[in-house]
Amino acid sequence: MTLEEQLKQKEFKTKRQRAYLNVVYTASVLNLEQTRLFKPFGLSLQQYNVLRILRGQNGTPVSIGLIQERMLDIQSNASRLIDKLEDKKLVIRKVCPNDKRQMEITITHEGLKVLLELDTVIASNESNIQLTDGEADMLNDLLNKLRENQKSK
Amino acid sequence: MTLEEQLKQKEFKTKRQRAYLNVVYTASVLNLEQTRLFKPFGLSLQQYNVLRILRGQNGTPVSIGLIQERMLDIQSNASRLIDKLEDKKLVIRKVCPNDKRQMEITITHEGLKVLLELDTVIASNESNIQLTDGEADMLNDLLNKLRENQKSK
DNA sequence: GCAAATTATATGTATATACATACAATTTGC
DNA sequence: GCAAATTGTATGTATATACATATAATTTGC
Repeated sequence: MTLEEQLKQKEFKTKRQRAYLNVVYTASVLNLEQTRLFKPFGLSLQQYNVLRILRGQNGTPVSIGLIQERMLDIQSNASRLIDKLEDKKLVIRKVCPNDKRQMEITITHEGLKVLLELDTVIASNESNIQLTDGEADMLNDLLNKLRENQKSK
Repeated sequence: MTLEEQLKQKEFKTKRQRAYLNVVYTASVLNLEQTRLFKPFGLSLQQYNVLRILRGQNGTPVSIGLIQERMLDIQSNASRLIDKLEDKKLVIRKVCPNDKRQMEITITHEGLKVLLELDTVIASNESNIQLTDGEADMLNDLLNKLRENQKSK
């Protein structure tokens, strides 16, 4: 479905506006899709992202701040996400002995197990993307350019 | 800032994965930017979108369902958005006499006034986008292609 | 013409973001 | 070495999404 069909709109004021709205719309489609993918595993998209970041550390504990920094979503609230993951026993939260303000978060064996299950599901979903390598590169470059000179944080 | 810098990640498994994440990330940047733009006017991004849809009807009342259909965000909750706009006296909600299940939503004079103020702000923001018409078209096509064969709604 | 199905909207719950603020622990500037 | 500033995390509030369910009004099938 094209953007015009979805929005039931005949035309846009500018081509840039159409591209802009298409980015936002496409992201919401992709997000919804991923959310549904994760649902059977009892994980939200953001909870999954946190687990991925933790796995990437290979056992080294990670602070809340570092998780926050690496989240795709700007200004998400890592503290509360960790709460949920802790409830599910997928991560462990310990006060850092060197700096009692900091928390040391590590992924549990159980957390790694869930991630492993999800890897396959995600990979098969991503293989549905119809872009060639060249197209993917081009899309990537255009998005980087779109963000240029935008004054957001 | 490139996606790699933002995510502090050296490489992605596939170019498609990088493009995919870049769409999601870019959209969150754009959304945040717009949200901040609207904040001084006491409107959220979604509330603004609803007002835009209503203005597009040139005074013809619109049902909740039609608003829902036209929202960029799939499965958003138009009913509650209208609540907020009604509280602010920017829209009027009346029961449709022909079909008492339906609501007839119209934008108020005050609502139109707020939109008018916002038009300038939005236009100036969109003029910061660094894409040429050709690039915008290409981006649009690539996004449409990315969504193809995705099984979401 | 009435029961059953459908439609339009509303509402409850869980999750998440954005922002402001709070608060304790640590670092700094003198 | 102590007050002031900064840092790391938590929490409160408003907004929004996603989903399930509820309810009233309308349409349909017989």
